[in-house]
Amino acid sequence: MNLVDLIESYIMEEVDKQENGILEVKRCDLAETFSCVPSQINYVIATRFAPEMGFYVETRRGGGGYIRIKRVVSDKLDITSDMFDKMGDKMSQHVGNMYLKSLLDYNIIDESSAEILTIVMSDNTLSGINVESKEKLRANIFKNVIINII
Amino acid sequence: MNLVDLIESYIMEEVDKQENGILEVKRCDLAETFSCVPSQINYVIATRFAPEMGFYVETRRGGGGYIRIKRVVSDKLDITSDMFDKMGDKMSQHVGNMYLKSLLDYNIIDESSAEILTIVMSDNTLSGINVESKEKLRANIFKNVIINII
DNA sequence: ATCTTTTTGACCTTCACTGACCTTATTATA
DNA sequence: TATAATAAGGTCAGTGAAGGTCAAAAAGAT
Repeated sequence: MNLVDLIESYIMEEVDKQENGILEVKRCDLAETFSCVPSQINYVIATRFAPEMGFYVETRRGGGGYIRIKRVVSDKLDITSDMFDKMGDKMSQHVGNMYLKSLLDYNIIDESSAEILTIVMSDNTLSGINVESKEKLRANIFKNVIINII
Repeated sequence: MNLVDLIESYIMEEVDKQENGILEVKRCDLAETFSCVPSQINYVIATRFAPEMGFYVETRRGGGGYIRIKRVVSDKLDITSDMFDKMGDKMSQHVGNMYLKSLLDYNIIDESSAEILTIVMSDNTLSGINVESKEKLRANIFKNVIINII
């Protein structure tokens, strides 16, 4: 078994132990536990705890820093996960709006959330960034917000 | 929990206890209470009780000196225009969160909008962009959304 | 043999905290 | 009334404690 799999299942278990579904760890502690370099933890999180899998990750640097991993519980997860997978890691404004519309139709998000996201994801708001990064950014914003409000 | 967080919540509570909303303390007393160096108090005030958060801080040196922390109550309409004036074209995550918190406090935006914006403007969500552009982007997002939803 | 995934390490940024040194106001005293 | 002592608070650079990034090396898969 790979290190990445070991760490993955360890984190999974720990998250499930928390009754609020939120695990807070120190990256260096985890790294120490598995005697690996700290950046290995980033790899695990990036590949195994992405919004596509129903997780939301939040971190903080500096003294007292942490990595916080939240398992999302919602009956709408299968719909959004599917959507995220199909979407890939880039998204145009147009496609984004279509996704928003279908989330609205399914009553997965409400009108005011959709409105905010429309503004946030507009080309206009996301100006000053090259197209490539902009599309990635849009997908990223979309996934992270949606996973949190479903 | 960090010392900053402890001191922050202590001050918050004390301010709320005062019926005029004004707390007057001696920096050295506070430092003693938390067994830290006095300049730590300055750090807390600079990072947690800045004008962006809706506080006004006044100090006096010399014998009988003090630090006076006041919660500013201003008109709803003034809040946003003040914010826009002070903001400039760049914004850190920290400052962004402070603005959001104060918009929430004044009921200018609701909880769910604040939550969405917190996620959108987080360093994590806005990953893959260099610091300079990220800060500009954040300011841009903030302005665009706020103008459109209030 | 080539392509993909995992693992590592060097270097970077952010945040919290401290201490030495500076400025200002009050009070005691020559 | 000057002046010295004392009692505040202010500044800023430096240290340490986190986490982030990215590219290269290693290991697996096809």
